Amino acid sequence: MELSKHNLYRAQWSILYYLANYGSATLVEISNYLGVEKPTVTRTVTRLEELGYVEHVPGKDRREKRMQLTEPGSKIYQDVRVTIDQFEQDILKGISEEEQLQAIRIMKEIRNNILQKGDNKND
Amino acid sequence: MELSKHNLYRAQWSILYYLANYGSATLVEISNYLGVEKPTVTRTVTRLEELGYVEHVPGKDRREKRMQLTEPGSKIYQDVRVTIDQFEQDILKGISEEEQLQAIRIMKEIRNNILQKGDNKND
DNA sequence: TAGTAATAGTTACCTACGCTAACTATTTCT
DNA sequence: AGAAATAGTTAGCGTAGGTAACTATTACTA
Repeated sequence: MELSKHNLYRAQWSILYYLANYGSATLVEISNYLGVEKPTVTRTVTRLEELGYVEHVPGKDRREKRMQLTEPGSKIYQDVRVTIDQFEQDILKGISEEEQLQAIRIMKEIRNNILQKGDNKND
Repeated sequence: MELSKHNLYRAQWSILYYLANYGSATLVEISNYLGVEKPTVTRTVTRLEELGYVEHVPGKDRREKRMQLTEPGSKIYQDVRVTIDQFEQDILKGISEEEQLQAIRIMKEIRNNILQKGDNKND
């Protein structure tokens, strides 16, 4: 899709997105945000490090690995952001602002329902 | 998610779904419907054959492989259908019929916009 | 009608990305 | 101080996407 233009994959993008919007995050934070197990995050973050898009920033708690975007990582994020914004504009053609807000509101309600269902810490 | 309760994976389900709603289909038809390459379809259909959920029905054109659900395949489809219907009811709790129709209409418009964008036979 | 095009599928191979189980290192709690 | 909890890693499994190169069959065309 749009991401492949930038040689980025979905899971990789979702982490760049999170870091761009939250500044920095530990692997566990990312894991919770994405709803994915820790080893999955470890692997993708490692890949992003190899690509030079994210870097480790040491903190007090030496167990955790707090990550942030690098300069190139921010650059890539901005580039993809533009591509995606353009894509969104295209696919929303002919849909009024009002309709968009309606749809977003409803989707948020559904999202809340889903989150409540999956609230069990385990399973 | 809901599919894992039935030991089914997303791509597998999408093919069962298509066959349940269209009766039978060739691999190329499935490939077009799902928007994935032929080898991907070959693999997943092979897996579904191993599981005994789909079977080959010979036709005139001996190049193509027309598939349909088996008895057990239909049974599984129905079972999953029930699980998913229940799930949908749950996550739509508190959203009026009117709102649902609105959202569906808007999503269909977006879908059409996306399909038009990707209309190029190649690329 | 013989020969070429196109079409349907397959095989082999690469990568991404979920998962679980079992582990180390560090911090927190008792 | 010692046990329990937390953060992350490693190894290994399976599904699922992709491309390149191939076979078999059908359709087109000169």
